[in-house]
Amino acid sequence: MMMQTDTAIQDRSRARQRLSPQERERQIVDGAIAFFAEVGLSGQTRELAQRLGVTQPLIYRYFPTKQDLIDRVYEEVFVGRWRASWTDLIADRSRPLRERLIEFYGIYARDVLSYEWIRIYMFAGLAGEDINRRYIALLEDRLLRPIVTEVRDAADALGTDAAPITGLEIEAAWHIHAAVFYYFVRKHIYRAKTEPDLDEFIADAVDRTLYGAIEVTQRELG
Amino acid sequence: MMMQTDTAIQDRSRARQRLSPQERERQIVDGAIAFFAEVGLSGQTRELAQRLGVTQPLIYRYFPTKQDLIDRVYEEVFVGRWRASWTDLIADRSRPLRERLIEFYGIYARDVLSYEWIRIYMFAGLAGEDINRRYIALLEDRLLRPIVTEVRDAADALGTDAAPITGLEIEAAWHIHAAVFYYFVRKHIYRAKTEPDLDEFIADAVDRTLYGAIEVTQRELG
DNA sequence: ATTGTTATTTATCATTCGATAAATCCGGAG
DNA sequence: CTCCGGATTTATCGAATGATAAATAACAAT
Repeated sequence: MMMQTDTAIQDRSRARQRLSPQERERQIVDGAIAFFAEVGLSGQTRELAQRLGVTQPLIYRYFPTKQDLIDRVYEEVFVGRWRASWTDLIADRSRPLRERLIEFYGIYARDVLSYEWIRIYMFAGLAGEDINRRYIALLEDRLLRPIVTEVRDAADALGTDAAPITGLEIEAAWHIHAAVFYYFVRKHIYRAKTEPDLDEFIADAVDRTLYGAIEVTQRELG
Repeated sequence: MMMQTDTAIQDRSRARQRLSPQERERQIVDGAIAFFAEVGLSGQTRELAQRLGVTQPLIYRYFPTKQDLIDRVYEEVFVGRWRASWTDLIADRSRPLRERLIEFYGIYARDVLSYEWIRIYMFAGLAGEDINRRYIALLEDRLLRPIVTEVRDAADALGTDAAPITGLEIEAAWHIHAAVFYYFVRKHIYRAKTEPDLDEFIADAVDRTLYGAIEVTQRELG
């Protein structure tokens, strides 16, 4: 089977290229995001280096350990992606709730639910990282509860002050979210065929899942 | 850091135990399912052996390679879990569709969406296995299309012969499925808090997601 | 052109990990 | 109780992998 040594694998056609530390670090982080998203966080530093066109020890000049690199990837991918304006968008009663949700999920799908994000997110969850629980807490606070509040309003039901939000109402907001999220799980994790028109899918998904949320709320709290 | 050799790690308090090949194989497979579900398919054979209370080479007497063991795990976990009767249950028009779906997902959640199943399923998906795509094809054929057919009927809409099932209708059936599936993703993969009463959750989830499916179908094909 | 800084590579170490061969010893047959 | 098949362990190999130290060379300053 004759393996070459890892140094021999390096692409010598492109000569040693000396970048500024900032540029090289940026390149390593970006490469690591793409690499780990594809093969998982157990991907090997040698293979990452090969894809970057540099040698493996160079990575260790910029990140003391592999875990430090992974932590940096987490930070780049997950931290600061949520926009505070999204919560305002959900709460903007000058427009129909349906319209707000469709716009929000259109943005969210493109800005957050990327190939890299959803795969690294799932890898992290399976690895037992607490990133996912923290992200869920953030979503519940800034997205799901606001949605429940708006659903109450749309259903002409009691306000969330008069009747506290129930667990099932939060779950109902998760249903809307799950419809969109699961679409990307099928697309980016299972690599299965999905409805090609994203905007049409989102509009339809919001339509169908929002209906039941409002209907059941009306029935129980109207 | 002084590592002991792996042989020294073995638990000697329990003497060498000689089982019949059938028993031992069963034990290894069951242990591998639990082990790989927890740590992923890249989990090490030495650690698996340690959990089983046997030595690592013993595993290789029963499975020539680690991949053979993984394939066996896939087979045990995924093959034959689907019951043909479930498709009949969905199509049984002597009962309200809502009731059928609630019963189905109650069974499906307990029989299929276990800790082991959903984690190994996700690990396999991320690893690029085609198991997931095959399973999705099975679901679409035996669950989603039957559900769409029943939703059409419940909405007094055109039959699936008169008007072929659209991509968005399949997606709508996915919404119902996603609501339940995502609940278990949050529970078993993110290890997040979820609604404690499973039956109540399922009934509510079916209620809310089915509403929109019927409503939109009625509007478009009624 | 020469030199100094330091980004990058070469060479290598210590473990880890899948896998194999040989030794050991449990438990049933006689 | 003795013996034998084979289940199980001991010992070990070779490649892979994270990490480190020393050598090299690209580029800027002079």
